Amino acid sequence: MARRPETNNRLDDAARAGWLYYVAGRTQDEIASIMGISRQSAQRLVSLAMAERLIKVRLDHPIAGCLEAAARLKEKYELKHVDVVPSDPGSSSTTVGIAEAGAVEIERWLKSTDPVVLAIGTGRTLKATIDQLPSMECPQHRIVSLTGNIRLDGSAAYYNVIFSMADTINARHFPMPLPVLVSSPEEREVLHNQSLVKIALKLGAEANAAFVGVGELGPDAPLCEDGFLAREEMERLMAAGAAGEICGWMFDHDGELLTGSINERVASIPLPPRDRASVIGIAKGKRKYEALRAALKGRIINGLITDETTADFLLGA
Amino acid sequence: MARRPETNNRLDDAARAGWLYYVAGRTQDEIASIMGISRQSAQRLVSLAMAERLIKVRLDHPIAGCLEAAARLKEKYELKHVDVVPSDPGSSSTTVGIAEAGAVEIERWLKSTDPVVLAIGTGRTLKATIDQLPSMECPQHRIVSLTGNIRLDGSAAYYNVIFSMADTINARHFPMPLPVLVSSPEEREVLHNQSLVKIALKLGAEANAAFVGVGELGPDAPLCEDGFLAREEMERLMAAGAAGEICGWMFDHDGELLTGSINERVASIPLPPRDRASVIGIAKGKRKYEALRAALKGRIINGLITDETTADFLLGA
DNA sequence: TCAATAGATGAGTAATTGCCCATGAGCAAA
DNA sequence: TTTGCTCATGGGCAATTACTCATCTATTGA
Repeated sequence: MARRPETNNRLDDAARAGWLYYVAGRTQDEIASIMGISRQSAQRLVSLAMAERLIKVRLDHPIAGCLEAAARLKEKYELKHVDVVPSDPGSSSTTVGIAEAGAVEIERWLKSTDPVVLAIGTGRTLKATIDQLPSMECPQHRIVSLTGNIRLDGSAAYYNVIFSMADTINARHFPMPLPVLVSSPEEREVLHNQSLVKIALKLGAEANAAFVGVGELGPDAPLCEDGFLAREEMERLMAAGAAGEICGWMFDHDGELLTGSINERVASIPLPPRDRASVIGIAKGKRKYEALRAALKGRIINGLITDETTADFLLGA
Repeated sequence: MARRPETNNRLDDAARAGWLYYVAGRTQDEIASIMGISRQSAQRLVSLAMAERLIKVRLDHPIAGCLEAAARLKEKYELKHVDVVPSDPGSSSTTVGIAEAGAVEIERWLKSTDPVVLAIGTGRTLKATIDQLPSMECPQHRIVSLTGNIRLDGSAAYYNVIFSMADTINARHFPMPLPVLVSSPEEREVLHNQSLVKIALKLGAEANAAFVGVGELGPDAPLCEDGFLAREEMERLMAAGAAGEICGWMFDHDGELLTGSINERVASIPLPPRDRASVIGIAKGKRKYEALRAALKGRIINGLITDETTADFLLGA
């Protein structure tokens, strides 16, 4: 075409090739013959057009914002897995959307033909999430509950997450026949030495992925509502800088586990090692903003399923 | 999510896959494992995203040849706005390229925070153009159809341009509930006195910009194909020197509106005054060469979006 | 003039993508 | 329940694209 070997000529050609490729939908072979160059050169021009951002691509769909937020969260907090679902500004539900998305992610793990170990937390969000699971046959997998399902008075309580899940997917399941909190580190030591508990502990350490809710703290926190923690103890914790809890493990605003006595009385299974396993937090909503931010900051979780509004907060924070 | 086999769920997935492919640059294999589907399904979703126009691609680089042609056209025909896109020599499409460019220009107007009135013609090219518009919220703007969307038998017909556009950009819209051609000047007089029509007429006169296709004449012209004009009438027109039409207004090879009876039966809204408003023609291709040249010569349009080949013809002419 | 250097080129090859087809699930009508 | 239909699925394979590498070319500075 133009025989002017100017520097921007190459960019012009790149633009032309990029246009033919992305807008007109020609193959690089066709572009090569149209522009009188080799196929390889056409390929280079097309990729140059991309590299130089001459070609702008955008997604015209409501979930575009979610995907972008997810990508930015992933980078900012170095996460293994992020899912951001659209927010429903009118709804006050703390589970709509993320429960479905969480179920999709759990299902993805369950579809594996290789045996996997999934660790499951508890709470309203997790309950709603596993309610979204389809019936499956997963005899090759094992699921283990990270937290106890026993009240202080000995009755089974809390959300019956692990059993519901086992029913639905028909997998071997390992509950934790302990309370969330016990009275002393020594008691925990004793309880954790029970053989059944030791199996669960071992499984927890081996888990390929864990799905956990994120608990906010405060006088209205679920932990108090459900009678696991006295309100005055909660107040002491908050005065000590507690920002949230995951499976009972309390952490401060930097996501560091609190060193006071409380965490030494948590009987839950430790979260699987973050360098090897995915520990995915499922949570959304204003009340959980601070807890989520702290958990992400301290790398307590390395995966996140949340909604767009919460994602915006976490990105701004 | 996965539990509800809704129709738009598939589009959501397509959007997600398309985003991962075109924006995030993942391979379809990666998308497949991210979304927990097979590679083939990922591929289908990606191409669905394209087919459903969820993915908008645009070229953001002034190609020297096109730029130069645009500048010369602007000078030669004293135009307010000219856009020349690269030609695809092999393609027989009459819309590829100019539709995207037209959408960019329309979007530019729509981005204004001050309220604007846009007048819109009809036809295949316009339809393709507004299909390229992204979703927007433009409650401050108004769009008015320059031509009727009613067939002689009373059914709504032709390309449903104004309504599609209103859907996409969410602006107040004013259709023209009339045929393109009516039986007599008197009937037009009566119809134009209907209050709804008068509102549209007033808006048309106030429009800040109009986007119109350029119709060629001949036995295969769209006007005949779509049943608005009998073939024998078309032949009479051509014998009388007609060279093209815009929104139904017939003009000769010098771009002068024909004075015979035909234009007195056109029920379309008159084009906005060229001294104040932009009237931008969107057209390309050999079949439109003559009509375009005439329209430019007679200053029926004062803006042009076309391709390089057509631009070359118009410059040589 | 010549060596050094940067960048472009085409061949060859690996990776990725597009498409056809057989299959089976889901569903409505018979 | 059976039949017929639609549509999503994944395997397989051909087409297309991306990348590597050795070579070539133009430019620059000594």
